[in-house]
Amino acid sequence: MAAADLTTHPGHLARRLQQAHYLLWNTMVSEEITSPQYAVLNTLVDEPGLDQRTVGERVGLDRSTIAEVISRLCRRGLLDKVRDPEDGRRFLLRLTEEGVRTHRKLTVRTARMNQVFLAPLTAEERTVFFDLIRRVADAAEGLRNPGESLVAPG
Amino acid sequence: MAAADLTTHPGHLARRLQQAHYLLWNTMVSEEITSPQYAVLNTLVDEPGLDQRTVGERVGLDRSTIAEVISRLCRRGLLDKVRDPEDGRRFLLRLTEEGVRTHRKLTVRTARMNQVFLAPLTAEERTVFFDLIRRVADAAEGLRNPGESLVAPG
DNA sequence: CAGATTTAGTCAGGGCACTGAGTATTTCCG
DNA sequence: CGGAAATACTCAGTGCCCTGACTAAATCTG
Repeated sequence: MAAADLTTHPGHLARRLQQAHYLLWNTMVSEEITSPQYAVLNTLVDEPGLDQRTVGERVGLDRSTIAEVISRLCRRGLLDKVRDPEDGRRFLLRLTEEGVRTHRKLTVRTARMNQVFLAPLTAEERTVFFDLIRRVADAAEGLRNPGESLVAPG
Repeated sequence: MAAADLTTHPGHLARRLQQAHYLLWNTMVSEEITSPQYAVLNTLVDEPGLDQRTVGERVGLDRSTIAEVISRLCRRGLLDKVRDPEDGRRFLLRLTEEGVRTHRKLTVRTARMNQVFLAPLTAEERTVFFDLIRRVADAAEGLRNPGESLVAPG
């Protein structure tokens, strides 16, 4: 059997896209704070006091990964983690002063980086780009939680 | 500063897209062989006898990562790795019988998976989807190798 | 109220992805 | 020919990402 053409394989393209982004992030945004870490900071700026699981849900990380990311952010002093007095299973998360400052700084740099990253596309193409990726990703995620937004069966 | 809207951040979308793909791959293609591993098999079907570095270049993996992936494929008996008699630095890579069989099997399943993954898009949208991602990824990779396809400076 | 179930988080294990440092081999050039 | 530079690969270290098995706490139900 002949080899497949990977340039028409969405998985391969997605991986290449993510790697390209990773490298640009490293040079233009931060070598310390990663993109997923920034996503967590960004979520907690908007909604302080969320628990781990919910933050993971917001940024799209599973329980194990979000635990690692949060532990790194705590170690760096960007995040505080305290037991929820009303539910002993949960930890409540909140940015420190330093965490807020870091988020502010990275938000500016990230905007600059996105300009460079998306430079090959026109404004209309960018809209389409976001729309297509979002639709594919949403649909695939939907396959994992069957019946989530459906009426009860039977 | 207000939180940024991550749904317009290409890096965040790329990560979500890749994760969605990862999960679908696991359920529809293989729990043993990963997508990057398949990409390596696919490359060697077409060009047997390539060395590690070149395979890495073809599929978009750096020297360290490709070494790990290849070592796993060897361990599974899908790949043979022998010193190049003409250049003692290189290893020549070649699929085993089993490797060819595995590639054949996964090619069929991957095609099925891609259909499901891309189901939310029309045929024209898929073309645009590939084109936009490829252009962004290519441009970002180009930023790393400045002057690669340029005339010699000054 | 007690036991079953659900939920939040941890831990071990496997794989992907990068950098920086180091080894061995080849090549280039004086 | 012999030393410098380039090349192929390895290794250690960090971080992301998932699953499956586990613990502890809350909730649901008889």
